[in-house]
Amino acid sequence: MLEAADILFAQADGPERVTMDAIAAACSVGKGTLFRAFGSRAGLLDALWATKIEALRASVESGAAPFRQDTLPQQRLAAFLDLILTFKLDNRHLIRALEFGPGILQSPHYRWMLGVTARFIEEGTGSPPEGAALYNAHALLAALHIDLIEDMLANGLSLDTIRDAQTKRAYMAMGITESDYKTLVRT
Amino acid sequence: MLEAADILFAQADGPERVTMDAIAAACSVGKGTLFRAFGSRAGLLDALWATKIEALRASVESGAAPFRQDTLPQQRLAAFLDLILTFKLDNRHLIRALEFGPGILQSPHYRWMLGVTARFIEEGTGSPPEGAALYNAHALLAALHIDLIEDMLANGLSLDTIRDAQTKRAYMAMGITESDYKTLVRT
DNA sequence: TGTAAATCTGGACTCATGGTCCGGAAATCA
DNA sequence: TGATTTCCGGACCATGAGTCCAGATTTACA
Repeated sequence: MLEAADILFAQADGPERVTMDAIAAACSVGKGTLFRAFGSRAGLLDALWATKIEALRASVESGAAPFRQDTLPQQRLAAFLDLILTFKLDNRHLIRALEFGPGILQSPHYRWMLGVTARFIEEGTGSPPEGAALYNAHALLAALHIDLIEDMLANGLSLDTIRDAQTKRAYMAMGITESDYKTLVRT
Repeated sequence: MLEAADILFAQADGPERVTMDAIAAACSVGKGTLFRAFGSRAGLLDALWATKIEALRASVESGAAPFRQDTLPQQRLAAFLDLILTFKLDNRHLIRALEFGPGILQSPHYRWMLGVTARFIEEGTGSPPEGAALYNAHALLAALHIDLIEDMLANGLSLDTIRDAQTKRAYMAMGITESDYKTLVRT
């Protein structure tokens, strides 16, 4: 059921174009069933998001690959943001539908991202001034709005440019200086 | 006409609640007239935005007060972001309506903010790597999403904390180090 | 296995809202 | 005053989220 919705979102040229009727039809199921299963459009989007993000979440929380405890928090944060960027681009229509609607900020998934980001920042800066880690986490994630990313891509910024700038910002948010940054990136 | 709409937005508890019918009724005018004047809901919001932002724009472009040419670009940027923050909070419902809809990024007003921000950054960093100024400008503005700001306020961050963190971020985006920042802020 | 009760299902229906359209009012002109 | 043009209001339309109920299906039990 979610699969059908997923396919529709992937194929549609805009998330508004994917109506609940269309999803119901694609599952060969009545609209009532759809609503009974997910409560609302937002509920369905959320459920879809949950299945999509599960792998990302698992990989981060496994503590493997770039998220090992002995990796610098700066590098873990950079890797995390990069992963989110890729994830959003891979699911751009779904993400756009989510980010257009109200209340994403309250969603557990966003809250999770926020928590992970803030924790990395705290870890990397010792004990930052009250609230600074949270603010910086919010700010870093805000720069990942799919609309923003696509606008930048459409206006000539390459994905690599965005990636690099984002990574640099992540380091800066953790008080790394320009010169230290350059040596770090080289590793 | 815009005035009536403005009042409605200010009073309403959410921008979705302000319908075109309501606005038309408040102006004691037919819906047709409303649509003839503004083309669409987005057009009306845009027009309203334009009148609201005019003062801000004038003050920035006048080059007076904190925007004098002999002020550090860093400080001008910080002042600019602060002004936007205040502006958004003063017109939160209108801004929310705008930021919910698609295409704000394409709006001339946003484009103007983006341009001003990017110019300050370029000025303050010499010639940053290709695209970095634009990215950083986008990123700084993204942290000003009204939803984000209100969420932070609702979650215990004080306006001052946000202000300070934002100012610091602005400086950081221009390659100012932590220690230089501390001396600068004191002035 | 037959039947009654409980549960589930599909899609017709309601409702809200942005946007269109046309009959007639007002203004302009002769 | 009468003809012509312009403009206006609000009835009307289209769309899409969410509701609801008649009937199908499953379960419960004798």
